[in-house]
Amino acid sequence: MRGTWKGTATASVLGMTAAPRQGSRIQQKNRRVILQAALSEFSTRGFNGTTIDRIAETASLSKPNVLYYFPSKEAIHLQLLETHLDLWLDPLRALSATGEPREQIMGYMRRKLDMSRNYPQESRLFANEVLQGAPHLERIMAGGLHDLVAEKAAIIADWIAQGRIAAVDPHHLIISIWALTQHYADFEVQVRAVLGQTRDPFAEAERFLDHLYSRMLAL
Amino acid sequence: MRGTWKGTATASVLGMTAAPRQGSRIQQKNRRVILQAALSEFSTRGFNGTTIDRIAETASLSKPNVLYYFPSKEAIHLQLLETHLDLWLDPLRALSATGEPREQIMGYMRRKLDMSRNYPQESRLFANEVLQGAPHLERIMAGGLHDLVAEKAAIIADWIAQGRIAAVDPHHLIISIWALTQHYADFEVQVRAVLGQTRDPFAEAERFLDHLYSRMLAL
DNA sequence: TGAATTGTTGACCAAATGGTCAGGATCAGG
DNA sequence: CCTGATCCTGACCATTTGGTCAACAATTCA
Repeated sequence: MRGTWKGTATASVLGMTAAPRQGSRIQQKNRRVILQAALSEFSTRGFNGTTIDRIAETASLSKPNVLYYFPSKEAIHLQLLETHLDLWLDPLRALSATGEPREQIMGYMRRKLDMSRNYPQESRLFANEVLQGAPHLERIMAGGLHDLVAEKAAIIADWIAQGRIAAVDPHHLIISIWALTQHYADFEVQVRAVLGQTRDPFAEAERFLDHLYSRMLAL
Repeated sequence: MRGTWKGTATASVLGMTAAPRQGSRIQQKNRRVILQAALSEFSTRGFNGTTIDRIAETASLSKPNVLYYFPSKEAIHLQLLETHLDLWLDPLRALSATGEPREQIMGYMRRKLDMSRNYPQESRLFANEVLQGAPHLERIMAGGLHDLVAEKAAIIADWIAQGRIAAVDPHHLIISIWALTQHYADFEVQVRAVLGQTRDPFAEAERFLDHLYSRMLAL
């Protein structure tokens, strides 16, 4: 009984088809509620700042009940990282070699900005993780991420070679999109403190980044 | 005895002249060693992930001895934030209304990038803090930071009004410099994973960002 | 309906951790 | 070299926290 589905926790590692959410109605609901509560906690307090008690309270469950569905705090954390990793990388995957280069790159930027706007908790979850040396993501990052970025960087390099966009380092171009878009989610309190309460950071960011990348990529 | 210099911990809050490092030789040395060790720990493990025991070990002191020099873990953390806040804001303070606009802005960007290169631990210390809602920096940020940025943004707005640089939102321009430069320190593991082991992130970043801001600010 | 499976929890435990304290070591100045 | 102030530490304490377990409740299904 204990740890029965420990296996499924590591099922949908990357592009794998998510295991068919097995389990009873009640099981599905509680697992979902726990993950939702845990995401909220982990994203604002980090792994070490989060207690199972708080997750349980936020999820309106008892602590032992939380541990009935997940074998450990770390398992919940890992599950969250794995579940959202695809969501996190999809915008880049969608960058296609066919299609207008500037449209593709600016589209990627906009998708990433939308992610920051609509999923700030997920962004902070990863930010916390990477900030502390990515203890859990190391394997995934060293493998999949590097290759994915290399693949897309090659596409951009082609565009440059064909004289379709300005010559910039493709890797740093991608990194700059991460930095500029995720910053608005990860450091939202700072951004809001600087902009004041009446301004809309994301709406303004979109215009600003549009301008920025238009300028940078223009020939 | 206990907590004798608790007062000095909040002495150099912002632009104040640092209190004349009072204390015996041995006192100065141990305080410095403790802060150095604590910075190393806090920056990579965050506040909650850091234990006084580890700080003590890293500093080659006993735990009670650490608590002899600082009243609590939080006091060490606060002291670090306060001590480095000026260092953190100085690059922006140096942005001057007199002087060539593009030089000033690009100079600011380069100073920030140098900070990320030379003081990555300090960068991560603040990143951890801001990521989690800046529980300690709130007062300082809401006050000093907002005003400082507003002041510099006004300078940039003037330059734009005078047609000396391209029209971009000054606040977001400053935020973009934070995002792009700090990203290389805060998410260094990710950047290195993506770029591979043989490349030099900061050297490349400098050229990339030079290009980026040259392009964006050009008329 | 009743047995088997699944879901839930109060009570508990061991380890980690922030912090205290009394007393001993060390050092500076007279 | 004596004394008071400074410096240091082993032992200890209370709380927090991740995790366990036996037993009880609910649900499913034959």
